[in-house]
Amino acid sequence: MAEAEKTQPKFHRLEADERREALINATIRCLARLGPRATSVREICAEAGVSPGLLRHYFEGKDDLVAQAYLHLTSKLNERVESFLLDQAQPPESRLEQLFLHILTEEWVSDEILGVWVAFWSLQRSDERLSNLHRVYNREFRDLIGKVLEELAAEREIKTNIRLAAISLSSLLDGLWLELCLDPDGFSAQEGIAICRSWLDGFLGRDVHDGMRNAKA
Amino acid sequence: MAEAEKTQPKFHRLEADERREALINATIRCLARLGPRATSVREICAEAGVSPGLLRHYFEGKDDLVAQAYLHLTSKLNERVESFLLDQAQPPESRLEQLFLHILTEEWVSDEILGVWVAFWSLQRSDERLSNLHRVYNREFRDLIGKVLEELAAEREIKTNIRLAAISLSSLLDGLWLELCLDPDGFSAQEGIAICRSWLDGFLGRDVHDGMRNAKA
DNA sequence: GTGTTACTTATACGACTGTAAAACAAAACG
DNA sequence: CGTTTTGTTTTACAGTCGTATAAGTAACAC
Repeated sequence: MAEAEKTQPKFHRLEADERREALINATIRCLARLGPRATSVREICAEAGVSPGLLRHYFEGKDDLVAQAYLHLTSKLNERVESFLLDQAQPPESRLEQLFLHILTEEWVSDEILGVWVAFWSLQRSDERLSNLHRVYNREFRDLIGKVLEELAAEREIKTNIRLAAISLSSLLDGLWLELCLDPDGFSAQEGIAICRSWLDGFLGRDVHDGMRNAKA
Repeated sequence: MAEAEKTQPKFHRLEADERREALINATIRCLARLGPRATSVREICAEAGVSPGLLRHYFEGKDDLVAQAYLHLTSKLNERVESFLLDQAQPPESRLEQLFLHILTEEWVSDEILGVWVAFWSLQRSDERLSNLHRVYNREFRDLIGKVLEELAAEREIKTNIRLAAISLSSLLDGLWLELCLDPDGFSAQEGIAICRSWLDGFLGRDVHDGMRNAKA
């Protein structure tokens, strides 16, 4: 019990925004490491290095925290997607190429993202506000894709149903992303990207099979 | 306390298979109605009309029961899909049409299926056997699609990568199904089917946009 | 140095969790 | 009818859950 040791503070305070973000990141890590079931209030707070009671000072409860984690990640995704999808400096086709790479590459195909998504889907049914949250994010994403497709269709004088085309591409991306997360050995990210390119070939009136034939695993 | 009432038995016995299936169906209903979190052992057994202890006489535990429910549904799906996807009496194209209808229609787009799927995905990370289960089912489904596409490619002399094409179509179906479950007002089942038809148009070398333009909501 | 603020911890509570094991009762067999 | 078998219930337990509340203490103002 030397007095020198007593000078170390038992905890240090953080600003509200910092603490909130720390708890959100801890939640994401816990969901990735333990899954939705074992991610308890105590586990999250231990991961964040704080005591269990603190969670309720910054969030309505555990479910709210999970929802905020989902919101945090979707916002980040949509921001980044928007930043290079609406970048007029590049041709639309290579902007979409960047999108494919971003969604089907390790950064986004991860236990962290899948964990939060599955946990959110579990909660979505119970709470109508969460359904709205998902709807808003999802349509935002779809509309971003729609805008690029519209540019593309306009400059090449393609007559189509932009809304359905956007739904098609976003669903294809979602499906590829999910299958890649659930079974990483089913196909490679490169093959997923080749599939997306092929979709784009069809949209632009090119042969759908040209790019598929010599896609590397 | 009339003696006549005492003649009613307090419970009736079932054969092992029947009781197992009753518990599986109860699990599916609970997951649909309450979500994965609130679906407890007691809730499942109450739904099945039996006492809580009975679950452990037929299953290793709650998680095992959920996995069996997933297995039950995936087997049913793949059986039905196989029955009309490999039906040589019909042309390949209309067999695929049936597939689109089956996957994107109310029977398969339901809280019951989504509930079991999300619950299973939550468990998948923890248990490697469950990952294998998912892989087997998923590749079975993909291979079935691949066989039809192969027939189609052969008879029309289309040179392509069948494996990637099958991954593409199955991912598109998965994505459309999931988005339809999570946000039923985002687009209609008819629009989803139109999107799948358009994919098939591309595969067959036809114009991708023809069918999209006048798809009804 | 003292007082105030509010962020953080510590502790506790009631409810619910999944599971184990013993008691029971219905059906099958003798 | 008596006995055995076994599907089913009942009860109990140890553990964990999310949350509420009070005590504590670091940081800031003065």
